[in-house]
Order: sequence, then C-alpha cells, then structure tokens
Amino acid sequence: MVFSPIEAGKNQKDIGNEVLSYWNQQGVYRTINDIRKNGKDFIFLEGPPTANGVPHVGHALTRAIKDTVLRYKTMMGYNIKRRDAGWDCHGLPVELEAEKKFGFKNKADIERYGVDKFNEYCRGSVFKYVEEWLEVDDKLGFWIDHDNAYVTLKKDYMESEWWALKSLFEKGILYKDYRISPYCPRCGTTLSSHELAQGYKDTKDLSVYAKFRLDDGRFVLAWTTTPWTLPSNMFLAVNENVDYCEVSFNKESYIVAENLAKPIFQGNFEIKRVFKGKELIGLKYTRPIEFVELPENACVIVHGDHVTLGEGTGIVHTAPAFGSEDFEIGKQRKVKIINPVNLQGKFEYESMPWNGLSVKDADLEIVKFLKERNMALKSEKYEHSYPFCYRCGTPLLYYPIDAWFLGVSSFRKELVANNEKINWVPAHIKSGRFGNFIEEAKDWNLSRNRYWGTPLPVWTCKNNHMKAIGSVEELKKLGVEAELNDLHRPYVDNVKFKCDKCGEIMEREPYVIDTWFDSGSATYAATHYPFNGEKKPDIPVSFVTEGIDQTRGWFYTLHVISTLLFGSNAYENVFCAEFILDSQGRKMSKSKGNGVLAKELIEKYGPDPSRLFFYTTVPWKPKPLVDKVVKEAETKILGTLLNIYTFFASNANLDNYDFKGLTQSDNDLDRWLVSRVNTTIASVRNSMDVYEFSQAQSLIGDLIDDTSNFYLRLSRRRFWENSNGGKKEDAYSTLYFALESICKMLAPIAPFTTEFIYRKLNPEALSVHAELFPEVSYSLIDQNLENEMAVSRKVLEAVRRGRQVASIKGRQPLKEILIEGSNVTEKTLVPVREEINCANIKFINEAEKPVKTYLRPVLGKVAPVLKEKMKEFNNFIQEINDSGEAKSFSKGTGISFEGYELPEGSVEILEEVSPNYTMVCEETFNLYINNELDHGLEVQGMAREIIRRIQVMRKEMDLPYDQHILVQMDGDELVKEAVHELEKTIRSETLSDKLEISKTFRENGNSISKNWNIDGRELMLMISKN
RNA sequence: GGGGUCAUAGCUUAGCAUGGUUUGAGCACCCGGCUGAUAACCGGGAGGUCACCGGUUCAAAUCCGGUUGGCCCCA
Repeated sequence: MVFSPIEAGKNQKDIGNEVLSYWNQQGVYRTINDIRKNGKDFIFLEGPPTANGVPHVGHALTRAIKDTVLRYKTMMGYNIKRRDAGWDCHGLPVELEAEKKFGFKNKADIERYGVDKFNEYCRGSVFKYVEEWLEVDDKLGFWIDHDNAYVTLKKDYMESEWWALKSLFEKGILYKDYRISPYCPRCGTTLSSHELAQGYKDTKDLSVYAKFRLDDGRFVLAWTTTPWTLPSNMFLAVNENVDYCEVSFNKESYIVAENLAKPIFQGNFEIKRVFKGKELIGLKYTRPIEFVELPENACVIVHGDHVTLGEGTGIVHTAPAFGSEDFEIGKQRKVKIINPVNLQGKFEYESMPWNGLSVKDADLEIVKFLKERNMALKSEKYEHSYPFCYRCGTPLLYYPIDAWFLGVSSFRKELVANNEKINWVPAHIKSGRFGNFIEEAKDWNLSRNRYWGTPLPVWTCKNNHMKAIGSVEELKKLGVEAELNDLHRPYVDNVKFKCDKCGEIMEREPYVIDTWFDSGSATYAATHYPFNGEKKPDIPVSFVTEGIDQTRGWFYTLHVISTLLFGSNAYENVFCAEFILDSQGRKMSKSKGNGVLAKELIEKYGPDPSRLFFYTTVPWKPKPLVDKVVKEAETKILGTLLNIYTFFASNANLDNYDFKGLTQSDNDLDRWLVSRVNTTIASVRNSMDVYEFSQAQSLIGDLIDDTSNFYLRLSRRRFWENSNGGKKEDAYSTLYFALESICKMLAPIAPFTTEFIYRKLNPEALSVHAELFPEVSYSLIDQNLENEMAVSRKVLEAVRRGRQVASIKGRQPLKEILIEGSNVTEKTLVPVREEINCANIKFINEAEKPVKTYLRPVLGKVAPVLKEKMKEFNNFIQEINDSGEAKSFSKGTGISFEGYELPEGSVEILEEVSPNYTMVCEETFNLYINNELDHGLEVQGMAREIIRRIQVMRKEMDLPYDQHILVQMDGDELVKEAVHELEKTIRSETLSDKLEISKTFRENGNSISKNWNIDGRELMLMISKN
C-alpha cells in the first residue's frame, strides 16, 4: 500500500478542516456511538450555556475538557450516555436584555407592552448566537449531540421541574415566608444568595454616627452606612460581653465600645467609666428621627451576637424592616414591622419629609436633617463593598417581602455527606470553597416577581389553602379548560380552579422561579423524568465540568436539588477549570477589550493547538494566553509527530512496506522504543483516569521527542540501507507501532491531527476514535533496557561535550576514546556508536586513566621540618614526578626522605589529565577523548564533509531521495585524497554514479554548483541529475 | 473581616504528599555542533536570596508557624 504523503505547507487549520469534513460526511460520530452501545455507561451532563452571548476562550477550554474526557472514555470502551447539548433559557439577564431593547424602565412598561409579547421576544433572543456555539463546537471537535439538546424553556423540561417542585412542596421543603430578602427595586424582584454574590462592588456611601438619647440625657452612638434606614430604627443592639465606655466629648456624654472610642472621637475626649455591655441592656432611648409610628416594645437596647468591634461604634442600629438580623430581633420581641419604603424603593409615608424620594437619594437629606438638629456626631464618605443587582447594577435593598424558599439549610448534613461521595478536581475545592459553602447553606430564595421563567406551580385561594401542581395532566384532571401548550406566563396565569378544601377559586402564585433551578434540574428534567417512564433518574451522573465560577453556581444547584429531591449526589466526578487570562496575565473583560473569542482562538491556531494549549499547564490554574506557548505546543508535539510520519511514509513507500503486526526485533533501539511506548501507555492511562490531562500530554510529548530525536536519529540509516532484509522490516514495524500508539494515546487531546495520521497509517479504518485505548503489553517492557539506553545517551552526550572542548566537530572521526566506569559496556555503545563516530573505543580501569599523577609538597607542613633541605626535597619530588612513580603513592601514607619520616599529609597527590586527552566527567563514568588526529582520520573527516555538502546541494535542488546524480569537483590535496581513498563511500552515500575531479565544470542545464570553505580549505562542487 | 489558592531564571513552569549531592526543563539571548524528515535537534554559556521571617532536623524549595504580595470566593 501507499502511505499518502502530507502536502507541503499544510497547516493545523487545514488539517482541522480536512478531518472535520471527513467526520461530517461519514457521520463518524454516530457510528462510533453505535459501536459502543453495549459498553458500560459513562453518564455525561452538559452544563447549559445561554446562547444570547458568544462563546469565548473560557468556553472553549471547558468544552475541550469535556470532549477529551468523552473521547477517552469512548476509547476505554464506555457507552457515553447523555452526550447531549443543553441550553439555559430563562432568567433575569434575558429579560434585562429585552428591556434594554425595548427601552423599558420598569415592570409596568412590560405589562403595558404585554407579557405574552415580551416573553415571545425573550424566547427568540436566547438563541441569538446559537449558530456561533454550534460552529465553535464543530470546529473545536467537541463531539456533542446538538440534535437532542435539552432546552430549559421546553414544556417537557418545565413539567419535570413542576413535578420536582410539587414533591418538594408536599414534603414541606418548598415554603412561603415573609422575611428580609435582597431586593432589586428596579427589577422589582428578590434575588437568591448566589445571584447576590455576583453583584458585590466596592462603593462609597455616606455613613453617619447618629445620636440616640437615653432617658438620663446621655447619648448612645450608632453608626450606619444606610442612613435611609434610620427613620425605621426600632432597637439598638450591643454585645453584652464587650467593654463599653462613657465618654465626655464637647460637653456631652456618649456611650461607645471602649476599643472604638479613639477612632471615633479622635480629638479631646475623656473616658469616664468602663463597663460591660450587659449594663446597657433593657435601657430605653429616644429615636433621632421620629416620623415613623412607634410600635409597642420598641426603642430598647438589646443584645446581639452579631455585634462586633470591627468598625462603627459597637452599637448597632437595628431596623427590623431592612436587615435580616434586625428582622429576627423584631420577631423575637414581637414588634410590628413598619415599612415606609415601597416596592419601587421610594419612601411612601405621608408624614415624612422624604416622601416620594428614592431611599438612596434620601441618604444625604436624612444626614442633613440629623445635623441640623445636632443628632449626628459626624458623617463621612465610607468605602465598602455592597451588593448591586448583578444585571442592572441598581443597589439592592434588604427588604421585607413574601417569597418562596427551598429549605436548604435544614439539609446541611445531607449536603455534606453527599459531597463526600464526589471526586473533585482539583481536590481542594471539595473541603475548601465548596465544602465551606454547603456547611453554611442558606435557604434558597426561589421566587422571582418576574415574567420570563418557569412559573411557580403553586395555586392559592383566598383562605390561604395551597396546592402544588406537578404535571400538565394534573391540571387537566382539575377540569382546566384552556389547552396548555406553553407553560409560560401569561398563559399559565389564566389557569384557575376550585379549591378542594373550601371551593374558592384558586389562582397561581404570581412568581416565576430562579433560573438556576432550571439548570440545576438538568439531571432529571433534561430527560423528562419521571414522565419518560424510567424508574430512576440518571443520578449521579459520572462527570461534569465547568469553570470554577460554577462551584457555587451550577455545581451547587445540581448538588442541592439532587440532595433534596433524590437524597443523592448529582455527579461523581467534577472538574473545575480556571480562567484563561490575556497575554499579560490580566483577567479578560469586556470593558478592557482584551477578551478573546473561542472562534478567534481556533481560527488563529487551529483546533488541536488550541486544545494542547489548554493542557500546557494544569487547567485548574489561571493561564495566560501567550502566543508563543500555543505555537510551541504545536511545533513540539504536532509538528514533530507529523514529521515522524512524513519520514516513515516517504521511506516506507520507497520500500513498498506494509505493516503486518509488530515484529520481534533483536535490535536494542527497536526493543527500547517498544518498551518506551508501553511504559508511556501505562502512565498515560493512569493520568487520564484521574483527569490529569496535562500530565498525559507531557508524557506523550516526551515519547514523541524520544521517537524523533533519539530513536529515529540513530536508526535513520537502517531505513535507507538497501537489502537489509528482515532487520529493516523490524525498523519499519517498530516505527509504525510507535506512531499508531501515539496517535491513539493523543487522540482524546488532539483529535484532528491524530485522526489525520491514523487514517494515513490505516486507510481502511473508520477513525482513531473508534479504536480502543492502547493496552499495556507488560511483556514488552524491559526496564533494564530503558536504563541502559539512558546510559547510552549519557555517553553520547559526554562525547559531544568533549568534542566541543577539544574543538573537534562531530563529522571528524576520533582517534580514540577511553571510558572508565562499570555501567558502560560494549552493549550500551551499540546504538550510539555511529553517532559517536570513533572506531576505537576502549574500556579502561582506574589505573589506566590517561592522567599524570604528581606530588606537591605541602609547604606549611614540610618546610618547618626540612628547612634548608627544602631545595633538595623539591628535586627529590621532581624526580618522582618525572619518573612516573607518583602513581604508586596513595593517600594516607607518609614519605621518607634522607632519614626524615614525613607524616601523612606532607605531600598532596594530584592528577592532571594528559594533554593529549580531554576528560569528560559523568555521574557514573569518566570519558577521555584523544585530541590527536592523524592524516587518515582527517581524510575520513573530509570525506564526510564532502558527503554533507553534496547532500545539502541535493536538497537545494529538491531532488527525490532516490535520484541518482553526477558530481564534478575540485579542491585542495586533502579533498583529492578523500575522493581518491573513499570514492565508493561518497558515491553510495550520495547516490552519485560518477565522481569526477576537474578544474572546469561542464554545465548540463540541470545542475547547480557551489564553492565551499571547510575550515579554510576550498571545495568546489557541481552536481547534476543523471 | 473570613475561607481558598498561588509565589522557583526575563517569560512559561517541573520538583513539594514520602526532606538527602550543585533546584530541573522549555522559550528568548550568546557561542559551537548535527542534519536525505524536522521552523526540529544536540553541546556549552549566561541567568535563581526557591517571596520574606522564624521553627523542627545532622540536613528544608519540600514539613510546621508567622509575615508580605497576587488571584479567586464569601460577608
């Protein structure tokens, strides 16, 4: 067969496109899926993106990881279940974009426009960029099924959620409560804690130290960054265990925490008395702002555990309407909650001067009001981090309101226990970021007073009876007439039925649910469980991966829902990918304009280099996108691999080679490479099994490097020699085996290039991705041989180093090399002999080292003893040195001289390498290169130079490997001698039919000529085709 | 304020769970070499306070405590 060559100039993008069109035309993905149908299940779950934005490099990263895992598991024989795409469709972000589009300012605008039309727009907008996503998945080689994608806005999906919500409602886990929630006055809805988390920003607010008068005229000082809550003050909270003090300042008496007095008063103040907070508890006070009606039991100092001395005064202003701890205190004390702020975030309280003003605007007015009445000690701008609406940017209010909650906090134990069953990569997330979070899980505010979302399926009547509906069928049974093809608002809002308890009309609670519940329901809702007739949902799935930001996002909601609903963990393995940074190591962001789209990356470098880049270092550390790094991954791994193939193919084709299985070679290099391949398979499998793709990539990279730069470099000649019979077959077979194995191992990481090469090696095969991952043949692993080969390499390196020191180039044969060291043997030299280029290698023992041993008197010791005899002693030593007797001295012996017995240490025994040799020291051996060259060696060296120059010129003429040529040449005596003595060698090495020395060259139109200078010697060459 | 994580050459990093010669690579730079595949490769040079301080130990990049700085998350 013919191994098809790789066209010159073909780049990674071309390879990507070529392979892609093969896959798509042949339906390779589907066929492979079918092949694995009977394998053990590996259940995947795609984290659904919202397609109203374009995919960026971070998405490409997680999609590459997903694909690598799925391809690997496929090659391991698994049947990949639920290899389906998914789309997240609902939510505030989508609505907000729609509002912007229409120029809406608030909910009233939406209702005027019509909820049906508004939602219709949302429905369309969430797929705005779906084509871009499909394209990126395709180009990146992410094999995922888009035809069977789950879509959270579909009726089936929502119905499954209804089923879940009903079941949670009936277990009492889903409940309605009036409490303080983060609330966006612009969007008119409450938010959940994970939405809240996304919106914290540093901001400067006006803070004020407000004075609260005790009955005895002293002031208690409380500090707040939300002056607008002061009119609603009902309590002051102190910590009964903290030290407080009474301070005299500006002729007035203040009470603050002792530790904070200094920063508050700064100037002239005097501490009169220090006492425990306990003393303050129960004291009554008068509010500085008294418009809001004063309910019973209010205006009293209470204890609060949350009171700390971090900042402020150690006394916390408490407004039960606007803080959750405040609210709890109000509840305990049975104080009626009075809320002077309406749902638009404006004061709505007639008697108040700020009536109609939005609370943030009222801050300044309220501080002014206090100052004018001398009820504020001071006010200042204060920078702190405060939550804003994560989409529209409005500062959030903590606000008392009805909302529906999932009672997550009472499942903390189960959440923690289920987390124990999960394998996190990297491991520290498990007990760190994620573990900490679930240990303190809060109840999940599920309801949104919005439009575009899955409607909350709970109906109430005016007697407060509640009923949750868990399916469309159920509604039908209740005699609902309207045909419900769409479960969205406003259609579902029209559904009304009679209460089975009191007969009153039941209407739906007007909420939609948090869109995070949608995506977190993917484990069961994507398959329309339980309506799909299956007994069990696919829980836990085998594997999920997303960016690390999903730790408290999707990973969390999956975990919570699965735990609450099924009592199980949602996934067995979870991989957290970090962010890709820009080339400077900065976070990519829209505002900086340094973001890179997935498409841009793939188009610039090609799919495989992009994927390799993701694994150049572990994906769970932030990684800057540096051009050089991507390019290097490409040339080092893919470039070298392609070159190995090119070498193999061009030679195999000349020889008409066909692979018929791995032969049992007796060549050490062959056996070594086969062993190396197998040890690599073993370690790559280990790495891939624990999601260590970077390690796998680096191991495969090393193997590719060894194959190319060690094995091939030293074996090249075997592929060229004519009539080498079985031995040549061994070389081909070994190289083919290595190439094929590398392709399979690398396939999950770089699916295009490996497919490209694999199908050239096996034109009959469907795909490398249809193959099983290589198994380790332990019988072919020869650890001794691998160790020996490491020594061979060391010897070769040592020779190269020595040549450099001795200024003898590699082409020049050496006269002699001496090796001292027991682990270098004749056998270890075999593979590298030719490269060493020395016919005369000897093994020597310690005594045979080409070193001169000589003695040197230690003057400090000898001179004081011998004094005036020193001169004679020096001569004595000199004689010993000259005669070579110094060798017989050994450390630790003394020396006798004219009756003196000089003790140990009187002379140093030194060694000097003989000037004819260059010594190279290695850890386990020493090597001596004879620097001398004789004429014969120089002639041989020159012959090599001539051969080399002819080869360069052949290449310049771009001649085929088997093209025969004619050579005319001229040069100095050495050149002529070389030609004379080694003509046969030169001719056979260069496929020259004729080698002619001539002063003048005859052109024949198809020839090139060149003058060379070789270390000062002239060489004129002309070659032409024959 | 709390939690996580990181800090090794100009850049990207390995080594750290199990302490042990002189912290190892790649890129870039300089010098030399090799080359019927290779923009590849090989040898050498220059470049390190292993962030800082302390402790344990015969011995610390590695273990322990603290500090500083970066990033992420939370309040």
